[in-house]
Amino acid sequence: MRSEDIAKLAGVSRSTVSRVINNYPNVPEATRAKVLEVIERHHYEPNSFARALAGKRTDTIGLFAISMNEKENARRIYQNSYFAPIVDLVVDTANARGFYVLIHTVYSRNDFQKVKQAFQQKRIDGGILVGTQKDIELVREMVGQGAPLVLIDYDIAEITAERLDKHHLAIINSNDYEGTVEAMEYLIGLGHRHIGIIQGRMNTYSGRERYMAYEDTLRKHDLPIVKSSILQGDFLKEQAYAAVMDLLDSGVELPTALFSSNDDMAISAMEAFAERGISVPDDLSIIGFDDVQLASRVHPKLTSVSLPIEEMSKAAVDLIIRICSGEQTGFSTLSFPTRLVTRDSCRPLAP
Amino acid sequence: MRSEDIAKLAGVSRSTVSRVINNYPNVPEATRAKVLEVIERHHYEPNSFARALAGKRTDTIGLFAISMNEKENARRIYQNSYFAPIVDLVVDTANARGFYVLIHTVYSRNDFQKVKQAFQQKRIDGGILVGTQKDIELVREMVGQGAPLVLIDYDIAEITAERLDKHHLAIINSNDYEGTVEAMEYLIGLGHRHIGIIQGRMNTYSGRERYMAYEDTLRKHDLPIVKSSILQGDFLKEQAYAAVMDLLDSGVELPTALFSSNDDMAISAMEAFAERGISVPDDLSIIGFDDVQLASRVHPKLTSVSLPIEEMSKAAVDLIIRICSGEQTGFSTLSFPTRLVTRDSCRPLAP
DNA sequence: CTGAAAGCGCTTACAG
DNA sequence: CTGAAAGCGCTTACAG
Repeated sequence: MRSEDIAKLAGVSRSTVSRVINNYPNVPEATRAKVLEVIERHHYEPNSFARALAGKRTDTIGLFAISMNEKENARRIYQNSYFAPIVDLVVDTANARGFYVLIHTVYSRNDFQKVKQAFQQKRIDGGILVGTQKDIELVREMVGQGAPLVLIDYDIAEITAERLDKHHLAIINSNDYEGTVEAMEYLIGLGHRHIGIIQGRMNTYSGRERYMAYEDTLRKHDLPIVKSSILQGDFLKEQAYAAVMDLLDSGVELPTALFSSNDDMAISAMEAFAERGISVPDDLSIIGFDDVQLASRVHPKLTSVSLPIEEMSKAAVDLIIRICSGEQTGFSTLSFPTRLVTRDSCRPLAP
Repeated sequence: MRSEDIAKLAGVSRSTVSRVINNYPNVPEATRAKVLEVIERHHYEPNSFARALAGKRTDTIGLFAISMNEKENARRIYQNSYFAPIVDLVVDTANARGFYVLIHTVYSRNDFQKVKQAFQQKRIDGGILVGTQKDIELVREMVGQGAPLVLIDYDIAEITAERLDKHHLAIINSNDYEGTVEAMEYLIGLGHRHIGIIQGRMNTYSGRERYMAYEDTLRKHDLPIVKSSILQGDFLKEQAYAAVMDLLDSGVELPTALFSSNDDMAISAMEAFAERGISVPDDLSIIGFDDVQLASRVHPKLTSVSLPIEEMSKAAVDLIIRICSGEQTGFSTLSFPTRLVTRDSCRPLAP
């Protein structure tokens, strides 16, 4: 069933059918009703490809999770506690707005080509890029090609460094720096002076922000930055676990508190400590970041910095839709506040 | 840049360009090389819509999670411990095979229309339907329309009941019945005689299978089916939690062991018991189903029936791709074995 | 207000 | 082996 068939049945031309489908104003109510009735009766659906070919939007947005160089573990992305809720919310929000979402994961440069192709082949109107790790050049290249894009967790300065036409672009972040400061101040307020960190991936915006805030807050209070208490976790549980074990094996003095750049690592660290008979929070306080679902279900319940993932994801969808429709023009930036959620994994330093 | 531009630059016609793009045999190597070189040099990508319009495949598959009548909680699907790994694996596998995946969640009949439209509008070559709850009529309707489809967790009998042309169809299941029997036998082997159940959603294939196996195994051993120990959980944590609390409040005799139709509910139940000072496994043994990530991280670690989600998801992708390409014709069915993973939440009944 | 026609960018018989 | 032409199913100036 094509628009031509509908036209015949309704006694009008394809042009008119198209006009009612696209809700053009210059169609008399009677004509519109007749056409609509025929469409309804035959469950007619315009072919989306033909529409797109003729210049209409595709009504689908892309969602791309960037996680380059980690081919080893293929199931990490969607079970990644940070990313899973984002796909959840993005899909739901987009669906509710009448959009489909096209998903592709990016583990390699080759996968990245598929993302660019999705744009070049006009499969999507616009895309959302979530960077758990990324190659900034590739992103710049896409921006340069004028692809409507919303970036989550990207460094604004890095993107804007180059002279690019950025009117199709928006960046969404959380205030990770401030969130980390709040977490650190909380720990310091509890009397801790030797505070360690499990670092995130430093080629990531949030990884860097969280680390900088950690150092800055320590400095501000004239507290020591102890090299042996800076653990490399790369945002990965396994790596955090190993780093904690190494720390314990090394025999150096332990910090009394640990700031972890995300919850996944914090939770692994707690498991490592538990295995070695070190009690959290009695022997050591620990604080996470992201406030993932699991945080409140582990024992002890993890104190964490909560991200407004829901608002961020919805904002991403709304932004990309508005950019695609032309309602939103000009580069824009949105930053969301974090919130410290106090639970059971921290306690005042015993005198 | 269109195929015509490439044609000009390569000194051939669009037909020939198309032939090399589609890897037709009747193109001399020299011509092919020349065209390919031009394509390469200009990063040309054929417009996917034009290709699709002209009769080619779209190289995208749909992934649809059916969860009707639960509009209340919009973030349930992708954080659903059962569904999250499926989207994970499906996306990864499809991407690796060169396919995009289009995702849509189905909460309402209206959403279901979008799924049908995705087929009618030719947005996808075929689709995978994962039913956590479903309306069988709608599925039958789609099958009737000849949509290439792989169904996960559907009752074969229900689908095949009607005289449908099913050559575009495949169904993938796990052996939930056998898995439940194994779990129940394990509990019985530990000496338990009063065994309760937290039921899943009974309009779901796996919900029914798991319940039937529960009853059948009890009967087989001449053990009592105690009405008050049959809790309605509907696969939802909140509901399971409430059901356990009601059970405790009612003051009736507690079972000594509980089979939970999924892990999410088992874990909530453990939380409820913990709050009331009932120790798992000392006072009560509990066993789950699905073996989700969380199962091994809660305390005590949950004994559970593991599903080969990875194999199932990969098989679903491979099947749908083969159905779309015409390699696989005729209705097919795949059933995957489960495996009991023994951990710390069950113990022998004290004499 | 509305239809005929051109165009979107491909593929595929068809003819040579 | 290869090109001209028709066709896929829409939309949108254009003319009336």
